[in-house]
Amino acid sequence: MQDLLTERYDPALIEPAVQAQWDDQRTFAAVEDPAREKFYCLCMFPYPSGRLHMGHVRNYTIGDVIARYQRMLGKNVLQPMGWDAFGLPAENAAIENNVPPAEWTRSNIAYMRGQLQRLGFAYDWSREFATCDPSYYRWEQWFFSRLYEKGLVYRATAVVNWDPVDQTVLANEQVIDGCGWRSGAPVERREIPQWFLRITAYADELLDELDRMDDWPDAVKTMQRNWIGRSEGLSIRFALSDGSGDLEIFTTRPDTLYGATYMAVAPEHPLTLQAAASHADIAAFVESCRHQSTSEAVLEKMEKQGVQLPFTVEHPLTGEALPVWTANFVLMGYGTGAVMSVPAHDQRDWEFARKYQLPIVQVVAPTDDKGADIESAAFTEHGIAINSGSYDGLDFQATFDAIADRLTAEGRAERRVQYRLRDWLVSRQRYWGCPIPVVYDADGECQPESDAQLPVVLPENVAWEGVTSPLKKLPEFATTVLADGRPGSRETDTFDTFFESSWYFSRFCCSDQKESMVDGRADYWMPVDIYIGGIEHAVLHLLYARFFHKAMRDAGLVHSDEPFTRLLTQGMVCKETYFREGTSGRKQYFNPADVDVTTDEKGRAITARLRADGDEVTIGPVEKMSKSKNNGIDPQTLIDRYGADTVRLYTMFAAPPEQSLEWSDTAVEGAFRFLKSLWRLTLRHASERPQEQGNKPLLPALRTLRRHIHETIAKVSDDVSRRYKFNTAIAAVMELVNHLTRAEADTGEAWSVMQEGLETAVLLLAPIVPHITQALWQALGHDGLLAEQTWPVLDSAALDRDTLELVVQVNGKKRAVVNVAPDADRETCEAAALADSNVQKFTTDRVIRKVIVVPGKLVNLVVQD
RNA sequence: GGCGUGGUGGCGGAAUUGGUAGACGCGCUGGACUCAAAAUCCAGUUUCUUCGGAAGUGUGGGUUCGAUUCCCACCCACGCUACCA
Repeated sequence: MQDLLTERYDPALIEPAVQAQWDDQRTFAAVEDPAREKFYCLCMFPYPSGRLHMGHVRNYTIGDVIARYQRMLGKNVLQPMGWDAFGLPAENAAIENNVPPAEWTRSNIAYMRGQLQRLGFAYDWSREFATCDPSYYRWEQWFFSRLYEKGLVYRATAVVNWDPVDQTVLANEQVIDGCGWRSGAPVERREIPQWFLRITAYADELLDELDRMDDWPDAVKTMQRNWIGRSEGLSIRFALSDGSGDLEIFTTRPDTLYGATYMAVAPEHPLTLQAAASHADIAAFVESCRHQSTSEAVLEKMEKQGVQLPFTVEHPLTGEALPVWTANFVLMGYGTGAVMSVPAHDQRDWEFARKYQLPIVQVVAPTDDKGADIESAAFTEHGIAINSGSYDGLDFQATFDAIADRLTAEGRAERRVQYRLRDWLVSRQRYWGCPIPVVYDADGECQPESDAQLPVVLPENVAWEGVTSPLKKLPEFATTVLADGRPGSRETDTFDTFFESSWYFSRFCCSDQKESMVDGRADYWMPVDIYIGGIEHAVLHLLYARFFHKAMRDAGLVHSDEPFTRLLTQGMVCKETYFREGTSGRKQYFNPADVDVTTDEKGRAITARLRADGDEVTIGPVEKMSKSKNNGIDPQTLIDRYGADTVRLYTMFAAPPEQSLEWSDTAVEGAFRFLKSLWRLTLRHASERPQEQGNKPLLPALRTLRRHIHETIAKVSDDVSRRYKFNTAIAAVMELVNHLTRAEADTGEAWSVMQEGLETAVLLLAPIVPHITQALWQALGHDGLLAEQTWPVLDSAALDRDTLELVVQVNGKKRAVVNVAPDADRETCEAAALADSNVQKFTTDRVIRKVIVVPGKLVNLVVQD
């Protein structure tokens, strides 16, 4: 290392040398120690797609900065890394390149692991695993059986996208404009039996706990609340007029019951289907709805349509006969697939009633005197009951309760809580996933595979023909012998990959455990203290993981209610786009690396030309880096050119973690420049070590420099620990380095303050740029690892000032800055302000009506014009 | 439509509890060094200006001695979600 401390900053030599020191000393291996406070820092593990992208770099750098900072505070830190290794892209690669998914995945992991190591992240690699390892997924198979025993697993039919040409089930993202992505054939909807997890059993807890999760972003909590979508209402049975049964509906507005003028049921509702059997027009409508629902784009502007059904129901309060319609806006999947329509107070019902000339009866009046214009739109707010018999004059809650109580007493209704949340469909008709551990006997009766038979191993050396899952064609997998000796067959569906990512954080605590899913080490490390990842996982992954953790808790496996104490959601990494528009209007995008941009004298982009042909390309908006926009910057190229520290520094400096980050190549250059100048400054200083360090009292200039040093410690500590604002932390260190650069180091005392300043800068930057700071730490005369050092301690005495700058305003406008003693009283401040010549220009010959003194900050003189 | 986030120089961003708007960095302009280039260093850089100042944080109001910050109304952008009864 010592021979690397030359005039030239060469990250390509320094970084591997420092990483070798960490590896030799197993610096980041985490060991459970009940005597020490733990800190579990986790980033969402990556899908091994091939190469790291800039989003990964940003995510993992944020996590690494936090983990390394917590280490320096003395905490026992666990920061693991692994691979979310099952998933569709591996199958696609297999089809395209004829490589088995396992092989493709494992070689990607090997490459990406190398990239992560090159970036110098402080991971405990001894805990690494991939979710496609049987030693990992066997335990989720085992846990599936526990959930099955508890009744939290069930089998039911569900609709899938079926490609009639390829004879396979398609994932939603494989359906493009209603057609199969490979075959181009129109996708059909098929109902097949699939496995579900009863997440709805935990709906209330998942919802209620959000109120106590103070360290989660409000945005994410709101999204989860909306997703769970709890609503309280009344389930009411309307009697069919012919006495053949009831039509059950769910409403959150029983207070509008008197305004119900018709009923609307879904096209798939049994009563609709029953009527369709004997009425051609209804059957035709049902058929047209079936086709409409496939394309979501059409749904957006779809007009409300319906057909009247050949029967009526009885209004439970008035006894009036109400017509029943089937309508395309009523969803079979929510509530009972039927609604009571109150056109005066529901916009959809209003539009439908208008179109088909159904009566609109107002039964709620607004509480203010604005009135409600039922002619132009529905009045959907709560108000006072009118036209509602004996309930007139009651407010929303009173009407709700009175009607609910009456109908409940009459046996026509029950209060009910309805969720938008559906049970979690975990079956995937895919090969590259964890086999669902279920076996069937000859009659199709199913049971979970016995624990002794686990894991049900996914065969990895499979011949891939066409596009369908090879599992179904593998007799050695698909056939088996049941526990009682009878012949049986295996489930060939695999788990949704969210299944694996729902508990990997617990497994990291004890990934070498062969006898159980988790052990007592999970009690030491869990819950995760901070979880960092993209906002795109706000609902699905983070909700499934919360549910799974609670299910594991109830099985006695873990002992916390929530898996993630704090959540930090990072913003997207964005970049300008460049494109040309073809004659068909289709855009062809060019990578920023292949485009030259010219600017005017203000630095505004004027034109962009493709380097290959020199012709102009259009400068498009700044968008999230993506394959489709071809605006990705390859991190590896930057690491090769500038080193890991520069890439880490720039990603932390360009924007705060939660905001989107606009990538700028020239600003990366600036980050590199800063590291180079810190390097030069430190080495020059180290070479000037004086014989005598000096112990005279510090001159004012040096006291000021020391104050800057300790102000920086205060600022950076707050930014990193409380605010998670690494951009301003870095800016503060840059400012300190600017001060140090300008300082004269001509005495022993000056050298010592400089030494303190540089040591401080190195320590404060250590979590962000760990390689260069390690080298500089040695240049400053220290042995050993910077990673084992403690965070700098603030010397609050160093913050004391001789004088304070006080801003003087006249009528709120800044007119002067005057110096006063830090403990100056009001009168002194006021006098100093009035004595300033520039202030006097605005105060002479005018009456000072009021003086506001904010101690230590400013004086505002309010004068009469 | 609903929910959420945001709107500040040429650009990324800063201003943490209502108290100096534009920290830090990029870019740009000028200069030094150099045969030259790169690298490096120095100075300047919100706009307008009669060089006194004036205006200025999406728009329009309000509260306040004082508002990027709080309140009301609106506009725009992005994200998620979507006929949820």
